[in-house]
Amino acid sequence: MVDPALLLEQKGLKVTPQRYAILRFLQQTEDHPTADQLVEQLNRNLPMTSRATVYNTLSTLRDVGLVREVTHEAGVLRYDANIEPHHHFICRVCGRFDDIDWQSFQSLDLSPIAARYPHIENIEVIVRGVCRQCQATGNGQ
Amino acid sequence: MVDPALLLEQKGLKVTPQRYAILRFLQQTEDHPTADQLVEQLNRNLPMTSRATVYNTLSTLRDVGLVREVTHEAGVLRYDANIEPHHHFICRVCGRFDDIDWQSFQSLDLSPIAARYPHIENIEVIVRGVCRQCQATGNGQ
DNA sequence: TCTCAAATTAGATCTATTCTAAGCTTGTAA
DNA sequence: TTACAAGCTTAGAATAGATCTAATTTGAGA
Repeated sequence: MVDPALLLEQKGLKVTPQRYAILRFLQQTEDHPTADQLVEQLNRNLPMTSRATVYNTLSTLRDVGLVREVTHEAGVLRYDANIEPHHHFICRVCGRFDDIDWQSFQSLDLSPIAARYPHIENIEVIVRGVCRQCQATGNGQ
Repeated sequence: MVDPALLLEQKGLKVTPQRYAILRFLQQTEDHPTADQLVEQLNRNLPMTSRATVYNTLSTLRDVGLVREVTHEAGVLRYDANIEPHHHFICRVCGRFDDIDWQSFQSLDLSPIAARYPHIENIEVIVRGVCRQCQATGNGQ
């Protein structure tokens, strides 16, 4: 886990308590929180970050490439500090949102679309289904 | 192209002019329009469909499986009457949104994640980049 | 310490979507 | 025909996530 302050400095951004806290939180969570969830989590113990700042900061971090927006659900943006290419699993029942390693789909062959799309920047596989937990508890139906 | 009226009947839905028009429009377009674009298009010549009905109808069609919601952009839902499994290309510059045939990524091998996710319902590859047109016109940078 | 651009803030605003409650259509049965 | 019910459509209000605005605060360099 890289020091958030270092990452911010490398991008030429001032290191503020709010930015530090937001980036660190995103680095540490396995989740893909929404802006609203971040506001709630960050202010749980020590309220010092306004809603506007969370939105501003997330846009800034996205613009410099320190976080990534994930847009696979209706109505909400989620944020991910894992900026390496990777894939996602989404549970239809509980909404759980997991990272899947890039290596898992290493076999993915782009040659069939290379002629039509010569300038590809990013590829992502989205797997939807029911997670083990939901299946075990029988919520998945 | 299957008759929209037939599809609606098969799902036990009343065939109304609004539903017919919405489903037919989605079948005929290559695009993935938003609800708002549908309102605008449908009422261009003969205004007879309210915004609420477009939203209601899209939800109904989605619930019975006649259309699919596409949620790969911040802030908007798009709709697709192509309900066969397929993939998507999204242009970073113009926002263009193309279908990619399922066959293009036939090689996709799920065995590496089968243990972790035994109940998979749907897979989709999202390819992002710059389309030929935007690259040609130099907008892509 | 002083200065000023940059960051933060509360609250207003915007926009896509959903809700509400009323009115309209259609089909069926008397 | 008429009456009724079920389902569909509707305008406009309400909601929720995100953005904007204008004022205040912060902090890094002179």
